[in-house]
Amino acid sequence: MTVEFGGRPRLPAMSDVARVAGVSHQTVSRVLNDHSKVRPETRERVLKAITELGYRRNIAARALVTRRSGTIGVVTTGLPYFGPTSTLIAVEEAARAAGYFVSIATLADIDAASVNKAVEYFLGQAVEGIIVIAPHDDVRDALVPFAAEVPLVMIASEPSPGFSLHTMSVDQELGARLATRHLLELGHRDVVHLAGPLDWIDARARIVGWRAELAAAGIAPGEQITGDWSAERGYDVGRTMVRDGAPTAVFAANDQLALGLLHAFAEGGVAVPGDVSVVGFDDVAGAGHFSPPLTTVRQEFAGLGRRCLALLVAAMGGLELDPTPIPPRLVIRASTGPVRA
Amino acid sequence: MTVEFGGRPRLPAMSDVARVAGVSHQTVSRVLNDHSKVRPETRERVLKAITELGYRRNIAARALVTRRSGTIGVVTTGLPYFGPTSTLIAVEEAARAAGYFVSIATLADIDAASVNKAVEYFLGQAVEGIIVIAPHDDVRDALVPFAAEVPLVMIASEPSPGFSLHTMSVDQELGARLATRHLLELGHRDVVHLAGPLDWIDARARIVGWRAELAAAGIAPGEQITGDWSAERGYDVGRTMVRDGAPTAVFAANDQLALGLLHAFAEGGVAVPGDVSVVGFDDVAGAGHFSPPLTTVRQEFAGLGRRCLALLVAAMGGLELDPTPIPPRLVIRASTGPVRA
DNA sequence: AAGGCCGATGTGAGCGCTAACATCGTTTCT
DNA sequence: AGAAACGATGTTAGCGCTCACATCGGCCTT
Repeated sequence: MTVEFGGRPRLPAMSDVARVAGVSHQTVSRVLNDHSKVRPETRERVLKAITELGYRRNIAARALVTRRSGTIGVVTTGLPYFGPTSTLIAVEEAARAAGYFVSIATLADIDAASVNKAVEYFLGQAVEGIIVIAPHDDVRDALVPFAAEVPLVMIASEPSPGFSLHTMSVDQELGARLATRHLLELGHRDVVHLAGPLDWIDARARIVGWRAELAAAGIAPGEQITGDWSAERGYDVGRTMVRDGAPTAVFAANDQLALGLLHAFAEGGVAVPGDVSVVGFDDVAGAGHFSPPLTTVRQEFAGLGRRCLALLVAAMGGLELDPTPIPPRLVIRASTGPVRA
Repeated sequence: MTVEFGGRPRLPAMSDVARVAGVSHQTVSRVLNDHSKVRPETRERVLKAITELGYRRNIAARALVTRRSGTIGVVTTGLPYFGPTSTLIAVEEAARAAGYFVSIATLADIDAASVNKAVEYFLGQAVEGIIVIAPHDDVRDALVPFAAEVPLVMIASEPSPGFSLHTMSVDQELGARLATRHLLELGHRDVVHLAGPLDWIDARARIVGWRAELAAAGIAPGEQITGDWSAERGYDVGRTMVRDGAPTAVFAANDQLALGLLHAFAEGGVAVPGDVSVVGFDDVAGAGHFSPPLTTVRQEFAGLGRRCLALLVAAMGGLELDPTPIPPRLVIRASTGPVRA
């Protein structure tokens, strides 16, 4: 509904509601903001007028005077990967539940320039806080200078002590330990790790967990192969293994890599889990229907999103919250089995 | 940098810049808005003052007076699926390039109540337009009443004539025809379609395409099985086929369904593509490493995102743009082969 | 009964910006 | 030479809201 004033149509404002309800604009504001000192009867009248006019508060005016935009920014990689996407959705839900608008920006490239651009973009939008879903070294480094200017929470499994850059994540190291332990418990002594790119924080955390678990079992770490996060890379590595002789167990840093491995093994006549056991990480949609169904580590992204937001809101209020990571869970399926006698 | 004024620190405002540059605040505004009638030398001085003070324009004040928020809202399903996610990213990129902020809202459920909530949320945020990535009947129906209130573009392969609800999509029907044609060209006469849920617009469009292509070849449509979009469902259907006898070709409505099918066939000793050919839809990450690598239909989401945004911006300007859908592309891999002699 | 308090409401100012109009010196045209 | 036009800049008002404070009855207190 629009109001005519001097012939120019405009949306109804608080003063229009006030006039209709027979109160002052301030009383309307009080009703809208739940200030309790309003007589129920008056509140009724105001509410009725609001409905009648189809009034909606102008958030720009509100933001102008309160100096709060009510918006938080979320930076993600510009890639449709399962983990970041799931986290984004979870953060959005949590933020909306907490009364914040969520603005997003994707990183064209994983580099400092893109990060700077994204953060500047958000600062131009006057966001009250920023969550970054891109656990990469260059991203973290580019973020640090901004941490003084705006509350910042990054998804990362390494705390950044000394900086006011807060971090939160699923416990990647624990996930890697669970995966490795599972293989060790099956009798494997030769656990190779197909790692993600070393400049990704999570990739390193998974390496650390893998090493730690092997060390705890008194086993020297086996071979560690690195690459990108893609199925293609997994396939290439798998082909090499088929040619040069495969280990009895491979822990892949994500499900895509594991999928590529599975493909190469199937093609090369290497039985999984008969000849080699494979564990992934993420539990992407469909992992239970890979060939064979993939044993993998499931991350609870919904919880991660909520924790992230709680951390950010705390930081925005000048508080410090416990950044204890969230434990992941091993999902055992058919790609792992006892080591061959 | 903050400015002291009466002891209260605040961010620098346009007037602060004006003072430092020795001009009026209006001249600062002109520089910021690229009004050409500013002497280069004056512009320089203003720019220098802006840098010096670390000034950033207050967008709330700007939005208040211009009555434009500069924000568009994007509604997506709350699921980390490949298609919607890829589209979201593409839309975000296009929107940012066009100077719009992107706010997101996910649908808790695919129903009218959730859609209403999401749209109301955006209206409360005063978005200038909304893009909806959830091609479902209930979503469309719930959207229609809002189309009069705010420019709205929905990803959907069915135009909504008579409504001011604009639609744009990848040509689902064509994709289905390409998939079906490919199977026919391989000699298959028994092309079963494992469809998505019928209340999803894309699912129906794929059925239409499949039927049309069969009809064009003078073949009566084979069996059509429906379900959800999941690999689990594909697996169940596959098991039934293994038990009751499989067709020579199955066109699955998405890659997840196809993956489940592949799993059931492998388990049941049905050779792909020896006994049965399988085609998917989407070309999700890793589809090239399924077992066997999946022949599927690739959608160009980046283009879709750009077209969507162009359509929305046009609609915001009261224009009408050509909603011609974007052609998809068949990616032939190893899950399809000639019909057995 | 007078003062004080409190609940309920109103008044006025101002957030930082842009749009519209005003000003003023300099050119250009007749 | 005078008028008109224009380019460059300044001045003023007001977008719609919240905050701080003012007001004004009733009711409790002593």
